[in-house]
Amino acid sequence: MAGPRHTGQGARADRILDAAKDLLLRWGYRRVTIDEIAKHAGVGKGTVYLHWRTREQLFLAVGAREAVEMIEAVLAAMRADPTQITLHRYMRRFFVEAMRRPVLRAIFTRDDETLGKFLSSPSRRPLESAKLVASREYLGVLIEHGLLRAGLRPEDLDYSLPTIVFGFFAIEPLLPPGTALGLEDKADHLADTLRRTFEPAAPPSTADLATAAAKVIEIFERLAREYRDAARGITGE
Amino acid sequence: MAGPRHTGQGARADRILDAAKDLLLRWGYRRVTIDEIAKHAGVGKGTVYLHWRTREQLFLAVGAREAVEMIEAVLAAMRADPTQITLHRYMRRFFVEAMRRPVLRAIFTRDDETLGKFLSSPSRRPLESAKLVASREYLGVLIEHGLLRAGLRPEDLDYSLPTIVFGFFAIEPLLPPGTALGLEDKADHLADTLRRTFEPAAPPSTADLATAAAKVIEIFERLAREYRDAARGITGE
DNA sequence: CTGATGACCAAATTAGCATTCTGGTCATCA
DNA sequence: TGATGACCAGAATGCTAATTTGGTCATCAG
Repeated sequence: MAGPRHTGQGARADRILDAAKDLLLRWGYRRVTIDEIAKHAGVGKGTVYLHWRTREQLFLAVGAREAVEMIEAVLAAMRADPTQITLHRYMRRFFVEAMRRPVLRAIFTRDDETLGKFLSSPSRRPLESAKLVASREYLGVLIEHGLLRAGLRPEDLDYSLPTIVFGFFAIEPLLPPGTALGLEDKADHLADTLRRTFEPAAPPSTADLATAAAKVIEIFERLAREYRDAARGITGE
Repeated sequence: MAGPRHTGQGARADRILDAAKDLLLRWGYRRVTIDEIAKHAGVGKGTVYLHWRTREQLFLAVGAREAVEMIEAVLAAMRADPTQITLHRYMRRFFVEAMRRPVLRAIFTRDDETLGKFLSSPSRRPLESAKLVASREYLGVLIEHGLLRAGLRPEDLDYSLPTIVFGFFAIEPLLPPGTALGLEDKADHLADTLRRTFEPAAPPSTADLATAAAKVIEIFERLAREYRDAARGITGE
């Protein structure tokens, strides 16, 4: 349904989000004021508060909107090629897509310079990486179809999986500047680690992949909808 | 040689380090003054500067001394049981021993509250985690004796290995308070990840282990000496 | 003579206060 | 009826004076 919004309430919300995102990346969370956002979006300050209850909620929406973009990219890949649903391929793409989007990269790499105290704000909970990294349902489907090592339960991944993935994001700001390793190389290393640590030695059967893919895609579509709602803010109804 | 020092220059240096460590953990890097350290160590302020050139060097020595303790613990384990030299067992113990020592834990978990800007000080280079996590020589010995997957070269681990290990340390402050997982459990997960990612499926032969152990132990003994020197500060000779 | 000391100094940090700025509200208006 | 910007309280900032602290070195005890 929704699609890109060119007119009406939604379009205005998008313009505000565009302005907020632009200023966020140029000036950093701390320096961006609601006044400035309103000015850049061509609306009055009060109008911003017709869409989001607080400044924090607004920036939350900025992140959520970029998260939706990322999930859509992941979904597109999964629809085109069911092998993309395996854990290591999913997280590989997750890593690449997140790192390519400046707001998400700032969030995942914990870029204190541009995000400041937004990083530790409590209402960020819903955007929490855990949710994206390891939806229990997704992992359940993988297990059900033999796409994870025998004996693994979703809970078993609660600690290891996010910790490993977190490491690959969080190391970024600490990497020496002249690193030859490109984004795709890093993603390969992450994928390799996850495959060897959590997946079975034998490659999955095509049949297993096909049925699992349908379920996985549905799960991520639901996740995309949740994030879309989070980005929308206060709606008129 | 050296051993515990009960009298003389060394003993005084130790007393100063004890005081510095104690205050560091109680008050945090920022609040600890040289005056206070001297007072607690029962010496004059000038005396502190007979042992270390700057305040930073002194705290560096505090860290180095704890690093020596840790390496000694690792070495003791390796001497008692050669299987402890394998990558996953080494890093498992490394993780546990580092996390149990408050100063090292603060360094590795990047505890900004107690370490403040000490974390990003440039002269911390020698204590850099990379040095400890992945001595090239150590990895070379592992490869030479078939203790790592075929085809791996030391450089191949330059990115992945520190990144994975870093993740397990750096995630600590972000873990929800009521986590049931104990230190040993976390260490198990780390070890499992490293074993599956970097080590061969077949367990190593006892002969390989024995000869490799001798070399590995020598490498870590040298590392221990380096850190001991770093902890010593200015010596009279 | 030797090695330890603490008074001393410049530079950095903090405290206190006046001023400005900004998130959020709401009476007013198109 | 939906949008706006003047308005307000509290937070952030700038500024200056006063204090603290890393590091030195003339002095002194043994």
